[in-house]
Amino acid sequence: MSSLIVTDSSTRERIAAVAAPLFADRGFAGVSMRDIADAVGVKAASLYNHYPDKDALYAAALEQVFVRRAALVEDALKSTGTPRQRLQALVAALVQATAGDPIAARLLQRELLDGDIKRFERLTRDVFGRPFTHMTRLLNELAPGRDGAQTAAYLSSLIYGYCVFAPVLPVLDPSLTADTSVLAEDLAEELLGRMERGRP
Amino acid sequence: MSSLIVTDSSTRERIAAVAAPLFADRGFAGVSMRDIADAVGVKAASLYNHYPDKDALYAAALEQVFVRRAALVEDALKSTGTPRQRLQALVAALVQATAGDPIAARLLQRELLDGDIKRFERLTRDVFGRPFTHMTRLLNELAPGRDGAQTAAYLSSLIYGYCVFAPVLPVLDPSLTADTSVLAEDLAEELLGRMERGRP
DNA sequence: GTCTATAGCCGGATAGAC
DNA sequence: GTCTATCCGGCTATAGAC
Repeated sequence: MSSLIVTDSSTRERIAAVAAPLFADRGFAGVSMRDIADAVGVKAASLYNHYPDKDALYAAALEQVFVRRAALVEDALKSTGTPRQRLQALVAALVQATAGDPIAARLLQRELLDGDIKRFERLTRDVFGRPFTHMTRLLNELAPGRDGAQTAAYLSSLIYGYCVFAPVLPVLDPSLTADTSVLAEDLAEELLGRMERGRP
Repeated sequence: MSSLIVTDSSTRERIAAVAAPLFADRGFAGVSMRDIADAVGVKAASLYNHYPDKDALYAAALEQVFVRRAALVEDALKSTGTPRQRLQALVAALVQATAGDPIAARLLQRELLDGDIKRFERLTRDVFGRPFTHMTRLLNELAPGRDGAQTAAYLSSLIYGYCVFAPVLPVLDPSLTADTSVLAEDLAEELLGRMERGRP
């Protein structure tokens, strides 16, 4: 897997990078400016030389994480091959971007709960819109008789929900694991196989 | 739908009932004891006559909401008919308990993010364990060649994920609605129909 | 651009009258 | 069991020296 690491030369970027996992873990209200400053290695007052207030710092951390996530998924949109192969690549990328980046996943969960509508709509359009419409198009190619957008909604919901639930599955049934690697394979085999048989 | 309303005669229960939607909306850290007291119509200090501290009040609110939710789903476990009909009833009840009770859904989301492991494992076993094993058993009856527990995990994840995503779907594609009523029907038609055809 | 110091506010929790 | 009054700590944000 290719990981595009932006050199965080400037202090401003480093602050956001350090703050992101803290916000992901404990939420906006659960992280103080002192906490962030301690993690960065400066005093709290210094943060205000880079961000006007805590909200702006949080927004920057969010932006940084989701731009990174979007770049990961964007690679999968360029994949070639049959529609089925391209859909598989997209699903695998989405699983990886969700299960393999817990910081992004937790920040998304928190935004779904607490984000104001304006910021969230922007996030939805800029970060999740492209892969979603791409998936819709591929599904429409694979199964023209089916509502691609609705199926994409189910598929995305399943990926998201499963990644959120995965850690607690072993508690529900000892035969289940928190592993999400089965997800992409199962989805490819079951759902996509079903698509190709072309039943409406 | 039958709604079992417990007469909240005692002040203690009323406090938890009033606090639950506040915690659901703004989270534990986002709600102060003064906020709750205002909503109840007493002074903050009075709350401490009923609960030793804020954590205990939160736990009581959580308990009340999830016991109510569990009772709703428990009814569906008593349904009779073919395995397919019983699974349909269970799925419909889970959708209703998630989409139709946003307070419980949001509190669950928050527990998945912030709940300490001990409390969450208890919640999982006491509230979600029974419907889950019930679903697993029904799926094993319907499709013996398939891993019932794993399928139940996918099914539960899809229901949860879709209910969480539903409000933002219209932003992703204008043809989609925030309505979750299609979910139970689609699941019944697609997934269960597929089960019965008995492909492993 | 970082520091120390501090203002100003709001939070959980307690004491004690009624 | 509810009230008023209050303690004490942590929070965001600012002022001003270096």
